Amino acid sequence: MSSIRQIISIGELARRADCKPETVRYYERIGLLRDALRTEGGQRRYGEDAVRRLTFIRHARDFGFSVEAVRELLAMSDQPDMPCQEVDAIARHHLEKVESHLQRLSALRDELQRMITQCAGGKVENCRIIEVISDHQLCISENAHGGSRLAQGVPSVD
Amino acid sequence: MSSIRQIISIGELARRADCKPETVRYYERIGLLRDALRTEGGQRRYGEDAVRRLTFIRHARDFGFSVEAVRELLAMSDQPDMPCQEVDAIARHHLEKVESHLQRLSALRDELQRMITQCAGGKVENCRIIEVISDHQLCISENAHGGSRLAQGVPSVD
DNA sequence: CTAAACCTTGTAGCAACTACAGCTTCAAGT
DNA sequence: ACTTGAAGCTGTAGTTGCTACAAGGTTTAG
Repeated sequence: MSSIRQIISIGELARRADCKPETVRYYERIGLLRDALRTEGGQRRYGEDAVRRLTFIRHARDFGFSVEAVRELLAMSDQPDMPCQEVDAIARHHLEKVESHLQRLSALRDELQRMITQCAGGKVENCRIIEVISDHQLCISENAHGGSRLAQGVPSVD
Repeated sequence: MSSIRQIISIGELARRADCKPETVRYYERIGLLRDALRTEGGQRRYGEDAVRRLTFIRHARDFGFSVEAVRELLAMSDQPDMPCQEVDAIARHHLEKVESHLQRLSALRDELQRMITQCAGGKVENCRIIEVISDHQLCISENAHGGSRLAQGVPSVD
């Protein structure tokens, strides 16, 4: 817990947390990671604590937490004495979003599957996919989970 | 099908396709919508064809298709004689992405639910949420669906 | 005819990175 | 000890898909 040796380069750190050095520098710049110790030549050196912190950040980001949410989570975990109500609140809020995304995504999956089975190698003229997108019924299920503007909030899956 | 009267203003068009005038102008600029006819004073005027096209674009975007994918779909639907193999391919490719996102998101939902039930108002020190994020097992399921770099591709749910 | 509501262009901003360019430093081999 | 090549440095600009101004011009309803 206390024997932190700063021996890891930024590239090694990035590799261990499955991201890129640029991302590490970016996180430092925006204050998610503390300023690293430097070698005489000015290169960053990290310890295991940084690996843990960065891994936490990457996991939280992968989970879909925004950078600001991650910042809050980190601030909280930096003060282990505070009650975790807030952490709970963030998680609950997040769960709601995740569940509505899940609904929309699974509706989309069903449509795509329907598209693919129905588009049996004809011409575009008769292609159900274009049709399904044009007047898709998903709008109904979109409105079913709250009615407000969520059109922009869908995961991009290019 | 052929009686197109250019009577709709950009605001009206945007309202009908559930987006904003800025978005319409943006789509025009990047070439998803054709240049609109103008009034003497220089304002854009549209017909029902534009409503359909824009609605298609918005739906496709809501479905999670990238702008480039939408561009391809539009190009295809503009040539109804071509075989729809390509449309099919795009949809299949898309389906894969959607399914992996679904897996990740539902794993996340389970974790969040677990977090919330286990974080029963204690202190951050004992908070399972931080812990779960720190060394979550989702990494395993991440690797299960292909093993390649998908970490960046997760929906943001802030 | 006037005033509100709408439209115009152009530019800048947002998140969350990512990618350069042009240079310096480090580590490993000889 | 010296060289070489990979990796690191800073700073800036690009990415995607919009969104938000500012500073004016046009339309339309009363």
